[in-house]
Amino acid sequence: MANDINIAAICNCTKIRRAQRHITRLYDTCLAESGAGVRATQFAILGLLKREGPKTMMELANMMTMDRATIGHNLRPLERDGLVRIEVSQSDRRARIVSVTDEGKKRIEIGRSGWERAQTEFEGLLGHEQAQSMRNMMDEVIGLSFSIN
Amino acid sequence: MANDINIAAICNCTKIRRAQRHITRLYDTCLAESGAGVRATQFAILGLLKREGPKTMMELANMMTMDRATIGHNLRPLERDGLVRIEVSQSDRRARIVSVTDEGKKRIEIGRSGWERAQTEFEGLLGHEQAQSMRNMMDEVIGLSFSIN
DNA sequence: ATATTTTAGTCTTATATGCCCGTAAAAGCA
DNA sequence: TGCTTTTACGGGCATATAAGACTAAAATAT
Repeated sequence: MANDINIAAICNCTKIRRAQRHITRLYDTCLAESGAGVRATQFAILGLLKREGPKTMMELANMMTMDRATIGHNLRPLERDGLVRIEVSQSDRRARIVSVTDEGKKRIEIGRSGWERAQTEFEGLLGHEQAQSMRNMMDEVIGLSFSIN
Repeated sequence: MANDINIAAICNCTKIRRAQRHITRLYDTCLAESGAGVRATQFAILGLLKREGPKTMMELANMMTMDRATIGHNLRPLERDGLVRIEVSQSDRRARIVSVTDEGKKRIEIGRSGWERAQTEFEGLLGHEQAQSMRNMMDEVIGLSFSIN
């Protein structure tokens, strides 16, 4: 059966997914405690829009390494709660321009303390250099151009 | 505003989530091409059950670094398709014993080629040593005991 | 200028993830 | 023994993720 190899132990996908779940629970918990009312991904999207300015959905999807449909779904609760604004682009009526609202910016500030607590907790346990090393490695992974797709 | 720091660039959670999405797309695509009819997480659960034998949901949740409710949700499609069996434990009627069926084992074999293609593609681009290093780092992350929760 | 192709986003469907609450059973305690 | 607490799951809810089909609009080709 050649089933001696322990796939779970060497599968890069399984490993990173497990680690991602663990980290996300930490950040989501801290963000929830801060009272920002946003999850990790939402916090990331809002922060990106605040820093980089309005972006189309495609641009957001690329910047977040996310499917365009996923961005659309993720934006819906944010739009419903008034944290982002979505408008038809004037220069290309197919595109939608997404921008963070004042309320969205407020939420970022509220959530920042929670994010910092999670970030501090994580790096305190793993070590700053190890964390930096991990982020660099993640950047490399994100940059890989797979032959499929 | 102290908004000069680029949260997206230093947030460990955002980075690992982005990388996870990228990797998962590769593995899911290859698994789909193999015709196994299972996704990355399902493949991991089936493989774990095949290798380690029947497990309770709690055990599965711990081994997968997953919420126990999540395991329950993830098992539903597998049970529906006859890839796993879920029975009440005789020694503890609260617990459910999950085991992989013959059909489930068959799916693993079918999917193995897809998994290997993804694994080869990933490690070919990132490098075997880098991949090993990444998995070790993920193991460290998984092992962290956060003070919250 | 018209026809074709490509691109941006939506809608549907399905899995993935985890919280909270409730139920039932086991474990611990008085 | 009987009461309380803990534990294992299920149900409901909400967000997260992406493939596939579809629509509309822009870009390109003829």
